[in-house]
Amino acid sequence: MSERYNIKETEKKWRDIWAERKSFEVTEDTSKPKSYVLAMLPYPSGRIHVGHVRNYTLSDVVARYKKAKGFNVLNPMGWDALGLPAENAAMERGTHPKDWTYENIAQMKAQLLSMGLAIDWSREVATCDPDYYKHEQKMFLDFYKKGLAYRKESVVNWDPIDNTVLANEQVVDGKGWRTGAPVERRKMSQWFFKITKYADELLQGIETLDRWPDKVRTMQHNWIGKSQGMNASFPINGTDEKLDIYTTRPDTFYGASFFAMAADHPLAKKLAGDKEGFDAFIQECQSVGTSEEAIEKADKLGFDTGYTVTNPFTGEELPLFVANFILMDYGTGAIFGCPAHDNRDHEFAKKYGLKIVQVVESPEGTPDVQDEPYIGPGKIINSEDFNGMEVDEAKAAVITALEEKDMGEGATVYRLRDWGVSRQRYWGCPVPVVYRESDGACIPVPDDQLPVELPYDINYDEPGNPLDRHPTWKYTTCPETGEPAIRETDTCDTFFESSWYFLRYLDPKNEERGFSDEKSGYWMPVDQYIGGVEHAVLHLLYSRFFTRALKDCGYEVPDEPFAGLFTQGMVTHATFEDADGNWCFPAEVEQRDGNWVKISDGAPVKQGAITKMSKSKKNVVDPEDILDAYGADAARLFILSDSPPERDLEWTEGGIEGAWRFVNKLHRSLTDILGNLPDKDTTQPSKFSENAKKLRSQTHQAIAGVADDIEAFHMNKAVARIRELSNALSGFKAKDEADYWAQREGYEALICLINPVMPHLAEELWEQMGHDTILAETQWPKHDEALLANDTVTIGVQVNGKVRATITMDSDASKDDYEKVALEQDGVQKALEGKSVKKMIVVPGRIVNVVAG
RNA sequence: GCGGCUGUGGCGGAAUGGUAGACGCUGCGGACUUAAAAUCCGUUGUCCUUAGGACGUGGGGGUUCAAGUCCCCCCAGCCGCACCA
Repeated sequence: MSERYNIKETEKKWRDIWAERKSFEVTEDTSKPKSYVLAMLPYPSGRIHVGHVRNYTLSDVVARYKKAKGFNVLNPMGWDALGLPAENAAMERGTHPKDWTYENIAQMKAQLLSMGLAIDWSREVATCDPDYYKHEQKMFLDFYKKGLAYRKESVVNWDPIDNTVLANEQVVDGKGWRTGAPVERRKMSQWFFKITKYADELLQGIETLDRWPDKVRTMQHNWIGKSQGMNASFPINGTDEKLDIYTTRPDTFYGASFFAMAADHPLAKKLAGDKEGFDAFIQECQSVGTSEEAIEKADKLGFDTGYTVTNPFTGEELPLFVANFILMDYGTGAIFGCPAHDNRDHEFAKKYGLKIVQVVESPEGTPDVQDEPYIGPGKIINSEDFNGMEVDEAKAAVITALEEKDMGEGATVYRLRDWGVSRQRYWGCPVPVVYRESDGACIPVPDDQLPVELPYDINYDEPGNPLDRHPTWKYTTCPETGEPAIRETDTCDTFFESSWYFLRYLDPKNEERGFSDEKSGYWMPVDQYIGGVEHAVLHLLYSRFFTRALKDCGYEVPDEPFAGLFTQGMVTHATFEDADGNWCFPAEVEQRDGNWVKISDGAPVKQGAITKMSKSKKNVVDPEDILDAYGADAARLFILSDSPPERDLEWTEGGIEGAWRFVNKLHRSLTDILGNLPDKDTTQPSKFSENAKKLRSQTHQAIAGVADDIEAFHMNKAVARIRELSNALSGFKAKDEADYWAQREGYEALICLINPVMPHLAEELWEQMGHDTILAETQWPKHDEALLANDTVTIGVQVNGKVRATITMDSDASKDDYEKVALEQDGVQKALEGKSVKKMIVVPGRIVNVVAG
């Protein structure tokens, strides 16, 4: 009997050895191909959750595999350490954001270490460290000097609970993404990054990202939202004003029946401000709210200004409305409406009794546009000179016609807005500028005075920004004139830090610059980025903007920071609810006689929906408990088993136990027969039994197959193959020396294959096999092509497409052999009774199909 | 509403157009044990009484010697966007 595998001791032993040997610390090495494997950096909340475990297990498998394949692998880790939760904790518990953050980092790091990750910890960064944000402030100023960062007065989304400004992207259904509070609109002076300058580049760049999920590419594509149309400008009759409109359907001018502008359009108040009912109308527009349902249900509302605009083509005077469905911040904030060919315009026209004139004919007959608008392609009608043209042709012709009259021009509009980065918060990177008191000039803080460091002595006695009401911090002098000046008290959106952290990892100790061109040139781009799909738009788009902006500021970086992206699925768990409707933690319940009950008092609980783990529903498991009870290898194995990584993973107690059993079984099955196996460098026998040949074939198929699976991110299939090989090896009955040799070969391969998944167990078994090398520093086994093919193949024989027999053939059998053997089968003969063979389909190694009738 | 993804046993999931259900979980039977746990062996898509057969990849059509896989139509679920002119 072998000794039971002591998971805890053994796992710790190997982690210590890796750390001592600095197995995962890397430097630039041009003799090897490089591979930059990156997991999205965590926010230091204090405890890792199962989503982290999944994320870092995946990146670790890739990192360890790539290293074994001879790559110089960089796999770093750090902390996205600035942001609101630290301030919320400070307010709730009286701690300091900095202390709270660093304590959390220490705790989480200990948890991550116990996962046994192949991380180069010497490159660890925390974004709240002044040595980190110092370089970020330099970048901010580089952007400022290039015109890529600017200040403007703008209406912002104000979160009344967090007392801060939110980016458009942080507003979900009209509510703050974190607090869920309805967002208010306020006007403030704000800092922006000019991401729109790169709108087209960012859009085109998506095409080159062929190792990104299509889903993410589509989302970014839609987010940028390029549309091509035209701007046109027409006089408003009876005034000196002109109405600027944007349209993507200049081909439908002849079908126009009204003009309309946004409620907050400057001309709206100017032209109609004193009209009766206007104020009430504006109020109604604003009260509709921005929630999903409100928008869905909101009626199209319009207010007739009483003015008209003349249709330049028909000469018709059309009414000018203020309408609630026109957005001020898209295009020009005004449109012309063609009810026959636009859903919204149609609804509006129906409501206000405006005429509906069809100007595009559907190729499949003429639909009745009075009932429903027609949006598709077709030929232009009712449009004089443009009749008979296709839609696209007519668009171009109308643009040309209006350009000739000097009334408009072709225009491209993007949905993407500039990135507002100002936050009225303490725990963020200070914007490194001062405002001179004498003239209000905005003066950048000189490089040699960076970083502008956050003061430690702050308090949360009052709402608002502690920086703003700090007694001394913001009072300074102008670096140019020495006059009194006030510091900017806004700090940056924390997406700023995460937009370049992958560059800081490359050169984390560099005091002069954020990173050197040389290191960036060697390591970039990231070869494999792994993280949650929730960052599909924001973080990934900002990072793509950042590399382009940095490049324009003279840094050496590729346009695209992430060559490969993988987005993992969520981790879900069953929910449990007691009779009183209270949620229960999975650890509080157990199954007795098929029913779920509370462990404490046996009270029945109901198993509910399987949903994403969330604290509110208590359907969470604590990774620390799991790692403690089952060990890192079992946790990693379970995470990778069964579910494909891009799909949701259901965490089950049975599943983790199954993984744990496999870890123990592997250890046991090898240690039980270890004494029988030949020593490690025993020469290969010249002859093998049929059984040994088969085993060797399985071994080499597994070596090749697991590698393919990992490269394709089919981790669940890799695990299945590993289990198959393991089953074959433990079930193998060795009868002679050659058999044992083959069995040893198989086990050695198996150990190498499990290494990316269960590195501690792999090292332990490797050592027990007599090796004095470290598996973390050992190359992936080479498979023998000649052994991949089996000597024989077993295939099905079909009669008219239905399987009637299976036959086993030599793998070099001829088509004639196949036909002959196939027809001899009883099942085939029986199926052929009363029929004659019309045709034989023979695909050697695949199938025989007898066509009979 | 628009766009995308997914649909296979009791469950998670495998299947370059070629033996559907690999691998695992669960269940059932057995061995070991005073007993249990652990472990090991067998079995586990559905239906028909068995030898054996029939049916089976959300539903309906089609292409093909052969369809889970390709094409068309429909249904359901999930995700993203949300009046973007």
